[in-house]
Amino acid sequence: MPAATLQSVADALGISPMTVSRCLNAPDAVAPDTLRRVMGEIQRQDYRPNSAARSLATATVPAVAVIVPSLSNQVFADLVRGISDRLNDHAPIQVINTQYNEAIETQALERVVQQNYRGVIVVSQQPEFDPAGCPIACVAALAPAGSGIVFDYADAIDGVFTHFRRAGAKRIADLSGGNDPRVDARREVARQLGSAAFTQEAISSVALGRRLMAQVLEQGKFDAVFCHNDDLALGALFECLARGIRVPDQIQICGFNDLEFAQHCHPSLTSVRVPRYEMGCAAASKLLGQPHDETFKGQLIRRQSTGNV
Amino acid sequence: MPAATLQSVADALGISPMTVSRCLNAPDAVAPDTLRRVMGEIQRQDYRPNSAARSLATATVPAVAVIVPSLSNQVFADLVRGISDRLNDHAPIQVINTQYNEAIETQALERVVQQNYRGVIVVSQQPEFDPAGCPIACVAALAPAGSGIVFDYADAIDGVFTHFRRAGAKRIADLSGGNDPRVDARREVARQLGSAAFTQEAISSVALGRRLMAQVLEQGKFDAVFCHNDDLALGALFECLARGIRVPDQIQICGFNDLEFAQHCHPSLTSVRVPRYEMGCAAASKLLGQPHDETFKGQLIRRQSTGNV
DNA sequence: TTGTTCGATGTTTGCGCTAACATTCTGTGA
DNA sequence: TCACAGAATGTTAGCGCAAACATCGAACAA
Repeated sequence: MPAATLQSVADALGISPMTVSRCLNAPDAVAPDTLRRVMGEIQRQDYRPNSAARSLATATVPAVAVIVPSLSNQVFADLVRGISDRLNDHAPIQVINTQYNEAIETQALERVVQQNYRGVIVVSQQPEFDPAGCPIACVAALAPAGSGIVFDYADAIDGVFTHFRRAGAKRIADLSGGNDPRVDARREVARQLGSAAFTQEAISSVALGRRLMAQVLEQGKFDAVFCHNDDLALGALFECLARGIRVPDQIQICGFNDLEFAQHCHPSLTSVRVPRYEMGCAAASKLLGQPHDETFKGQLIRRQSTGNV
Repeated sequence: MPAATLQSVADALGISPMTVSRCLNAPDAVAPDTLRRVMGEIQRQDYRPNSAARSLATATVPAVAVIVPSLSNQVFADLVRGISDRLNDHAPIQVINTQYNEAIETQALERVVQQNYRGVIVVSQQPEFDPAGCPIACVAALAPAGSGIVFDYADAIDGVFTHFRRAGAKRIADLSGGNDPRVDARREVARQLGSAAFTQEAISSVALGRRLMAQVLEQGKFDAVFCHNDDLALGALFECLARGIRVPDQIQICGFNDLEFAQHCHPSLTSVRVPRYEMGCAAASKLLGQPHDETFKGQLIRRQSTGNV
């Protein structure tokens, strides 16, 4: 048995396919009685709209595209969750993973805009163009305020360093991984605040955190370490544990993102909470018609690893 | 300027759209000279096939659907990565996240099959039906061998318990979270091997690991703890650190999945390595025409938390 | 009553592409 | 020379749906 179509539903009721189509897309324009009968027949035949045909006819894709650099990163997973929750029944979501590849990102963005998706959310810097007709929301750290859903990274780092210094730290190391331009910009912010950079081109991981922390400890002259994310911080913490270095007495550690494990480490890990979920919601809201940009701040969560309980 | 179409490309060269279509779908059937000219014009107009129209005409979706319960879980992220790498240029992937909801899973599966996707990979138990015409690959733990890409969970747990006992453990606790039927089956396996279950309906997390471990320690009579995943194990480990309980001297801990951080904990965490990436590759291979099912074994990685270095 | 309005439904057409078949044009063997 | 194979290309039709316009009839005001 071939799949049900508008035509087959219409035939069964002796009406025109257009009326059936209207029942789905503009139920208010159909007589209540007709609507009831059509809906019943739709159920009976288990009719499901053919999305390819609909897209072709309307030159539109009824989904919101979400372009992210990675999915195995909790940060992006949370963003997507926020978007998904906020969009809920308004639109299905299509997630596109660029694997941190700018070419893929550009291409995906062009494709999505050209195909008239209902909207796009790009987790990245503001792209060059403002595509007419396709609402776009960007989520970024370190972008000028007012250019999308922005996280105020500079303010967050500043808070961390102030906190370090207030607790007596003089020499601060800055641990990071990766070599994409976004990360470079962040490193630069930390450098200007007077930290010494320890970095490798490898992707951030617990292992990298251990390696970099080992370097820091061997130089022996630092009393605080800022890690660009919590994986690095966890590695740094374990490196200290393994060497018998007391945290925070001998050295303070602060992570970034406040992932789930941070509060359960021992000593618990100071970190910066980023409202990822909320930023996802905000991006989705922007598409849903409240086109206000927004700047989010981080919240420093003080825990044992920086001596504050 | 409207987007380029087969027609616009054909017009520019004074040929028929069908020839242009053939250049893309069956280049061998086109004269080399024509092919060159067409490809040139396609570039010039920046023509991109309209996938909705193609899907409508062929009653087919040229992608492989991947249905997973969650994306924020490293386990599934790795599976998807394996699938993605193996499929590479053969087919684009569409990831569908069911959020552990069986109804969503069933519905997604039906939709995908009905729309003639090039293939489906379901990370779940074997579904009831074997959809004619749509190649399907299942990835599951604890399914009968020969029913897809299967992980031999029972064998893996057995290895853990044998290892515990050989190291002198007598009383073993079994920590788990969640209440979905898959997890129940796993708990049952552990129970039959003589462990005492500690569980809560919450999702597995570091926090839950700490709570459950606290219960274990308060009972005071266990000398080994098996955790159904590494997040729980990390929580358990930190709970011991916080209470000054020595691992593995006073109690052994073993995790599951061998996530990145396991080897970098202090003490390092014994865990079971699951060939997630390889299982993803295998599932993709199955769709690519080598329809052999496969059973994968776990590998016990012995580390400090169970006293073996 | 008549003309007008408006709500409900029908008809036509085309979105961009490809399957299936038709046509044209070469070169080949007898 | 002619018939024929087969390669290259063209033509026709239709996938399922919705935009735009057309039609019909009922309700209403004058």
